[in-house]
Amino acid sequence: MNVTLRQLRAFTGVYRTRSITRAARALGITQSAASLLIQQLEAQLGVKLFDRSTRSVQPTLAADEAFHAAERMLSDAQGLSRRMRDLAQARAGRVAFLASAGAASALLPLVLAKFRASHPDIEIDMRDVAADDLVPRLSTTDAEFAIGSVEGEFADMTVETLTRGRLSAIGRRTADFAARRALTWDELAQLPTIAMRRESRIRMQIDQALSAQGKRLDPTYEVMLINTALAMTAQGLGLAILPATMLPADQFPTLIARPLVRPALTRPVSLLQRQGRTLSPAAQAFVATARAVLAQQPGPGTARAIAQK
Amino acid sequence: MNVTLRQLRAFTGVYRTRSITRAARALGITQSAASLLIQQLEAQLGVKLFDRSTRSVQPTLAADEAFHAAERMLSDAQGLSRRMRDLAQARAGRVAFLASAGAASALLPLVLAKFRASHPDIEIDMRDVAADDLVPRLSTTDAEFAIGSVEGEFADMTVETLTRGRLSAIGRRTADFAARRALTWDELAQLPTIAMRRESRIRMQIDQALSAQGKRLDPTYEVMLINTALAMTAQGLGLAILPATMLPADQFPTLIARPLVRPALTRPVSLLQRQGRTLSPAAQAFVATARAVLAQQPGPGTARAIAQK
DNA sequence: TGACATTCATAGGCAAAGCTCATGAATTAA
DNA sequence: TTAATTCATGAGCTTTGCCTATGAATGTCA
Repeated sequence: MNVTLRQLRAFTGVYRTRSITRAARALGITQSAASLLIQQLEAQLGVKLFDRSTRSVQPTLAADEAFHAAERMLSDAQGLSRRMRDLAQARAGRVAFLASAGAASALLPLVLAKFRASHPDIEIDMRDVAADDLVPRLSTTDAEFAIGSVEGEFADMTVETLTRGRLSAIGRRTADFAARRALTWDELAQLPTIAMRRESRIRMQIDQALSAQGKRLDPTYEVMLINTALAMTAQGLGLAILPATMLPADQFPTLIARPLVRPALTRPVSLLQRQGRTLSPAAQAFVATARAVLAQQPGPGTARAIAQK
Repeated sequence: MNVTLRQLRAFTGVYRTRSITRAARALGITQSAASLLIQQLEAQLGVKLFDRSTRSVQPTLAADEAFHAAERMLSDAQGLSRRMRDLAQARAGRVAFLASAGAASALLPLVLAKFRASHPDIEIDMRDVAADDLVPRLSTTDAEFAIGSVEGEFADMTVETLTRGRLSAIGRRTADFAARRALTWDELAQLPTIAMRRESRIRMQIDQALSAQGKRLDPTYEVMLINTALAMTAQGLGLAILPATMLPADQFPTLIARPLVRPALTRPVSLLQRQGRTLSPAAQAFVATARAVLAQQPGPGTARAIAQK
């Protein structure tokens, strides 16, 4: 057998109190049990630790030395337990995850704020990544999950759609525009529009869906960054064609989104996880927050209702 | 229950090998036992430590953190065991003891040299103390034992006489002096002599013993330090009246000792220990060496034989 | 000094922990 | 599909660990 922490606990107790009986009481065991633990430890280490008579328990020099090592181990043990407990309760730790630029811009700030409030001591490491890179990066880096507009199946990955953003026309809150419940793609043709460039995922989805219906989008402007499109819209240069989820309300209070219909298109905001890898408690807490926050976003169901009206 | 070192050993093994089976083999237990240990630890800490399928065992982030703490504790445990083993075998450690000036001067250097040779890594802390202080100091300081000319009984102390030094006349190795086997106290009266001062223990013993026989010592010189007496003798100023054990042969090669008889007096060289206090292994080794070395000193038995001749 | 109280050690007995063996389930390799 | 590997689980046995009771030693107080 080998030295046990039990023995060390008894040892430090006896060392401090200079009494087997008192140490036993403190440990919640009987005096005889404590006596045995000390004897075991002595046998184990091959050293006499206490000169004991029925009347006194005197630590030897060896005990003086052993005491420090023992205390350190015990405090390490306690520290380990506490630290793990904190991790388990998501009171400490770190969340590292990937976010595609789109998801990160409008939706995640909300989630981050809420999570920060409830878990102030968790370190957050959010890494912006191009949507195409989400899956490959997730398998190779230490990120625990990814959030972004991804659909489909991937090997060793689970994909869960948290919410869907309706492709919308985003414009200034004019009386005219605000009165509309929805716009059709056809109506857009007569209006100045700002869309993402053809290389982008969003644009490709749009072009594909429209061309299937013999239609096409002919934007007035084409930009690379979502923020650019929104800024231009705020300046009155036209309507931005984007998923409604990508409009940060607080950042652009003058803008509103109206769903585009015929056809109604949606882009998912999905959660990607590696299969067979449990999330850290901190990550689980974060994901829970994300689900809760995103569930409150207006879903595509409303969009369909409007489209049929 | 609580975390055990057993669990931590299994944990670090699995963490390193990323396999329960391999770790179990390394620990000399079965795979199922190792599996259980990991489960226990997880339950204990409230954290999942490995994502395990039948095919792979992946440490979680919590495991990464726990690993370092666990390793530290285990290496502490090993260090403690090793250190204690070294102490037990007197391969490491410290001997702190008291020595009266007399004992320290001639006898102990021999012991020290021999002990050093056989136990090179033991730290030696020898403290010179006046003979009268040996007992009180031994009860209050951390010295483990004392060596000196002490006789009698003391509370809580054991006294063991290691050897006895005959009170002798020490003089230069002249043909005349070397021819003598012994001298009587009466013969001294006609010779120049150097004795310790009346306040000293040695001198008090002499004066008492002689006056009991109606004799007295009338030294030419009286000094305080043994070394002074010997140095004066080496200069030919007279015969030093001292226990033979106090003549360091290597330091004064020209001097020899001849026992004084009628009456033959001896002074003990004793080992004092606190009762009920085991000596550290290092101290035990030192005491053993001291016994061995001092047993080889010419004892008082020879002196008696000569006196009767 | 003698009765008492306190403290440590030890023995017996029992409950629980810990291990092994056997088996099952999952997954990869051939 | 079969075989092989690996982890999990259950049954059963051994060992450990603890408690109770008791004994021995020692200090305390009358």
